[in-house]
Amino acid sequence: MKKMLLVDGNSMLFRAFYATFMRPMSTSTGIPTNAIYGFAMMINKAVQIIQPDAMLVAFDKGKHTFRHELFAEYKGGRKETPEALVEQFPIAREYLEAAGIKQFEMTDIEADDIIGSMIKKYPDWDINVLSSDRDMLQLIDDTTSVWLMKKGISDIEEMTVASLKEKMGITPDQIRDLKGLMGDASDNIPGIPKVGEKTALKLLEQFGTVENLIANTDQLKGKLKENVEAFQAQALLSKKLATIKTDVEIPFETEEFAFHITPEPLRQFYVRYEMNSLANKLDSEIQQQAETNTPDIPALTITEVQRCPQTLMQDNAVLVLDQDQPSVYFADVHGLALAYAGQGVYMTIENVRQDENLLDYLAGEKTKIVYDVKACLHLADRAGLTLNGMRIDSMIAAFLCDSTLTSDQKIREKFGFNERVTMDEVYGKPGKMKLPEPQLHQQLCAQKIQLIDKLWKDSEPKLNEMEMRALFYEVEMPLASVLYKMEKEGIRIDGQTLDDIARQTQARLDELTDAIYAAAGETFNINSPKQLGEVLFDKLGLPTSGKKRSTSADVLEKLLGIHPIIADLLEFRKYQKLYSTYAEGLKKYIHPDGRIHTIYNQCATQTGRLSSTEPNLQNISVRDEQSREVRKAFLPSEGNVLVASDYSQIELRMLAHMADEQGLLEAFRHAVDIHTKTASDVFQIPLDQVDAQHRRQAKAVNFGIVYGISDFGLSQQLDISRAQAKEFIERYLQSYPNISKYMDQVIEFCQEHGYTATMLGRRREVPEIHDKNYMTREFGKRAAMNAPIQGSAADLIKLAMIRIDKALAEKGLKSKMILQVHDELIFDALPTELDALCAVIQEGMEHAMELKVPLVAETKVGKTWYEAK
DNA sequence: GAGCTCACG
DNA sequence: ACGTACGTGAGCTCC
Repeated sequence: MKKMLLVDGNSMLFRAFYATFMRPMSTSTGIPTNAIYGFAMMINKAVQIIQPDAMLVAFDKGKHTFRHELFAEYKGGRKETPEALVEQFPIAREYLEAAGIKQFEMTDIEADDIIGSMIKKYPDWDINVLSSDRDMLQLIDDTTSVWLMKKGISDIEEMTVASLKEKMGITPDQIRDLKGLMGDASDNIPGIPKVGEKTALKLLEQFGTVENLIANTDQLKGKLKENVEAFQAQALLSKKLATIKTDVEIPFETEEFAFHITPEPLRQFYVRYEMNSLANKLDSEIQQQAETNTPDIPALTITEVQRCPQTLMQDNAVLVLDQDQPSVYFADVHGLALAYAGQGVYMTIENVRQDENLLDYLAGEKTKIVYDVKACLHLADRAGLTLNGMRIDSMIAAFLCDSTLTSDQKIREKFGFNERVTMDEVYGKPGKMKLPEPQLHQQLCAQKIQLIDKLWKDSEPKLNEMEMRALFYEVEMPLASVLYKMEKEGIRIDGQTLDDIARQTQARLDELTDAIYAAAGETFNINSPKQLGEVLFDKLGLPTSGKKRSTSADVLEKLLGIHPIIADLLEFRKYQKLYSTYAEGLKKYIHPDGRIHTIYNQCATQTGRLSSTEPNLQNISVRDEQSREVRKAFLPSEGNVLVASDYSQIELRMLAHMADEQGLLEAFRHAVDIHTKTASDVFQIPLDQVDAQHRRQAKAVNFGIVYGISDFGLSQQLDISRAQAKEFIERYLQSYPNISKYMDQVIEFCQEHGYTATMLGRRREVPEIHDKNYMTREFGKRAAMNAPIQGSAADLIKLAMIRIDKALAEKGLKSKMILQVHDELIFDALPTELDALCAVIQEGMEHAMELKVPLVAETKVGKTWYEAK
């Protein structure tokens, strides 16, 4: 359905004027512009949310015969329009003219009547009315919603039949009755004296309409009865006056108000009236638009051939595999495309297998340029092809140059790359596959080639300029191959153990459900935070902490002693998670080989860490004793053992090194427990007198430092006052002055350059640091403090992984590295190789970088992941 | 599809 | 006056 945006011009201008009243704005020549500014902000917001196909702004015209002014005696109540606003009316017209937005007025007709009639005229449109006048709510129906201004100048709220019912308990029709009873001072509608909104709503709930109320005044009593009876005629007339007309002849058609913003005249308007922030915002929108609308590179045509021409088998040719569904573990490869210097071919997989020269080229050392090398390797494996020379992954390159490019979607957006053909169109959706349309899969490949080409042309020079060549060629690309091997190897899973956990967990959940229903006195969906909130805070009357009706574990924990339902809820939550995410959830991912093959995403995080999906094996329970049992389902291959090795305090070591903080460096060199050391320094007590409580608090401070400290965050974490948290932080920064200096330096650098960098030169963009909003800016600072620490630790373990992979190959060990969990590596190990393997791991992890602190990796061995932790 | 909640480092 | 600890992914509810 097409969307129409109808704006009540007068009401919005009034609202804009008063909303910006405290912040007077004017041009250097003294023309007031605050209302225009607010008006433009509101319209921008509405356009952005609604994205209308057609738009019209209606204004009132004709001063003396508005229907509400038939009540001459109330006319005095109508306030004079302030002069500063009057001046801005013509400017608002100018603004709309410049923006290319249609405006309309009719002699002696009010804006709301125009809007009402528009709705009647276009029943097939999805109509959105923007107003600050609640009168308009009477226009709501199945295809019409009214967007009301909330507080501020760009906060709007959609009102529909349902939300009106929910908020006020009435139908759109009853808005007129409401006004009839309570009146509307701003519109000179008197209503019934002493009847305000509350009384009016109550009366409507009981009687439905003004007419019905008047017919049943015998059910009322006291003053209210007197007033209703005395002013019944006035109530009826008021209702009539509050009724918006829908029968005004609209003398134009939709083509005339189709919505196309005209950016250039609008920009000139903003400049003329010195509204710089709006001008800048528009500029960036225009630029963004230009980027997304960049005409696609002329379609590359690739021809299908039976044998690949030798001219294409070059260094730096672009290679695309034609897969029929997104999952690299289940997709079939139907063919491949190869392109070089503007020439491209497509070959079916059968023809590829016949072409000895091509097979040699694919398995050879000439460099290929691809998108998502890990996926290519999996696909090639499934197709029985050997690939080598996979040295350039354009996705990774683009991501290194711009850390915000964490999805295919974002890459395509940035590079203005609109898909002409999608995988779904060619092959159908997984589970509902179809035979590929002839020709279409060639287009699909051609399109991928063009994207790859564009990405690499853009990224290659940037990698040089940004000094990330080594990070790309020597870390990320080799790592991709290592990750591919880990994914392919996977980890063996004992489905029986998962079944057992599921069964036991289910039984406990049933018991807890009964107990919770009993305590609540009703059945409800415990998994619904909304319903749970109603039970806890409304029905049981438990106190809410702060303003929010949050039901999260930390809030519930504070209520533990107050009501027995809380303990059951916390336990329910725990087992619900264990059941659905881990026991049942993981089972879905066991492949026919009895193993789980996660996928590591190398381009998912802002800091340079990996992420793990389908399933996420980086968040398997460990902290809770019962939930930790899932780890018993993670097994080594038959006859093997699992080896897990994790870095000790890696982020704090990295921080001590980067900040060159002697106090911390010394502690690490002497293997002093770092949280105890911090407690001793912060609380100024000797090392041997630090108790568990001090250590716990110091540990939280250390975490805080790594996360980009804030007194609020720390106070929240430790459940102490903000003042006290602040004191802890100050003491910490005094004790470790170089940490303080380092943090300042990182923030300063980020403010100047807009990004931070890790030990290996990996960048994180932090645009928030320049945001005008205080909160956002503070977030930018914390992110800037954290990114080099978290990111450098990620750099370190990546180096370790590459080193270990290489050493395993060189030493001819058959044990495999299979998982990475940020500061931990897990191996599927032959018992006979244990000593050699542990030596390789220790050397690889502890000497991946040489820092001012020793790096320590602790290794454990077990028959399951549970035992090896 | 967004928001809440919770699992991990 | 504002309302926050950093980085992820998945399952659930509800619009």
